[in-house]
Amino acid sequence: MKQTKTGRADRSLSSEKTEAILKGGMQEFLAHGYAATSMDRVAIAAKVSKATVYNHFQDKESLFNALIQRLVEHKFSTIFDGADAQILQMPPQAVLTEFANRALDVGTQEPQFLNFMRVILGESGRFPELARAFVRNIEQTAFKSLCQYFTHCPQLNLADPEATARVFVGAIVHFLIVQEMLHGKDILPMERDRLIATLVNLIVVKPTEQP
Amino acid sequence: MKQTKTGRADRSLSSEKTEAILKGGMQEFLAHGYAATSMDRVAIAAKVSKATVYNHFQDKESLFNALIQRLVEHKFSTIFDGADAQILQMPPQAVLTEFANRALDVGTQEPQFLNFMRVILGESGRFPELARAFVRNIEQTAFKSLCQYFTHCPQLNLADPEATARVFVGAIVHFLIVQEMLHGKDILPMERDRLIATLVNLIVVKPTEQP
DNA sequence: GTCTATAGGCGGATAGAC
DNA sequence: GTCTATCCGCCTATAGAC
Repeated sequence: MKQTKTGRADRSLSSEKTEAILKGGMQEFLAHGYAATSMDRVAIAAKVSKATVYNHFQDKESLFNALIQRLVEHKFSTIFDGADAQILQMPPQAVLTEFANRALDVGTQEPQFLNFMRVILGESGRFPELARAFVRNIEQTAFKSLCQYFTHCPQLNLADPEATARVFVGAIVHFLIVQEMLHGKDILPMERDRLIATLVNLIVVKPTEQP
Repeated sequence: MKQTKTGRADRSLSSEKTEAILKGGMQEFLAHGYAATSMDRVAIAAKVSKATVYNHFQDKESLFNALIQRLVEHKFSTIFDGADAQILQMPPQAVLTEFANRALDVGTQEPQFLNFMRVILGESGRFPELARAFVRNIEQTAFKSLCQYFTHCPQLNLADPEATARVFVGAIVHFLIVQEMLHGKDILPMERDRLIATLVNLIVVKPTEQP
């Protein structure tokens, strides 16, 4: 395998250009989706010629796959990650509230994440493997992290921690989708704190009957 | 306004052709999304010439808007609707279970609904008004219906019925998105009944402390 | 109102100079 | 490896016959 200027052996072509193309591709694909993005505009955004793009990636589909794969595995992989060890020492109510708040801060922390999710959802028919990669790296991360907490936290005696984790993540992600992605804020107004408080209460308040 | 063969005065051109074009457009747009759909293929699917398509709709965007608007307002508007009056007499546990099951039956009842939702989500950046129409006609329908039940059902003494309804709908819709739209069944297996039972239990089992 | 035929442009992808 | 220039097909949209 060829060696490049930057000394990295894991790519056979100039890493700088590859990075520029991926960055330009991210800008264009996340803004317009797969079909509405042209390789001309990717090249312009990357400040290289179109031929250079095709020197680094076999075709449009390859570039898209490589780009989304990288976003799924690196840039956004920890976006729904659990809280720090420090926070985990607090009472469950606080831990879960913090977890939910972190997840919903995504809009401000990673401004491109909403577009990223839009593309994943929109292209999940044409690119099922990218959708699965999203589930494995992002949905599953959030889910497993919560699930572990639900299982090991002594105060919470949940009958089904796994299913409860799904409910939790579902409520949060769906809230994000309706309010932000689908522009539903003005139609179905709901303060974030109110949703989180209700969701957390449903889980931490002990039921009277335990079969 | 001109009168057509079918006697309907609400359209100035042949209703039969209009219907055919909308049907063909639905097939193509729901399968491939906005950008990847060509007017040629819409014309072929509708079994008319491309010029006829342009006689009935100003351009591609107009056709797409008209089509989605109709799907949102008619074909899919009641898809997350509440249960019958008969079911509402049953105990809350049964009512909520039935509601959740109906929503998740969508996949089999309206096979195109998943594609429809994919397109709405995928195009919510380029067509924000269609996304809002989806929220108003579909998300809000499910939400209001549940909300009314939560508010008026005497057994359930929920602190915040509105927020609870959001949690409920969110858990169901997100389950649908991950398992079906994102092909997550094999990665994060979870039986539908298990999720529903857990979700319903979180809501109907009375908390010990009521502030 | 509906068709066939076509204009005009932009798309993905490549040839060949350097 | 990167560029400029170009191929060629498919795209949206329209002209004009009937």
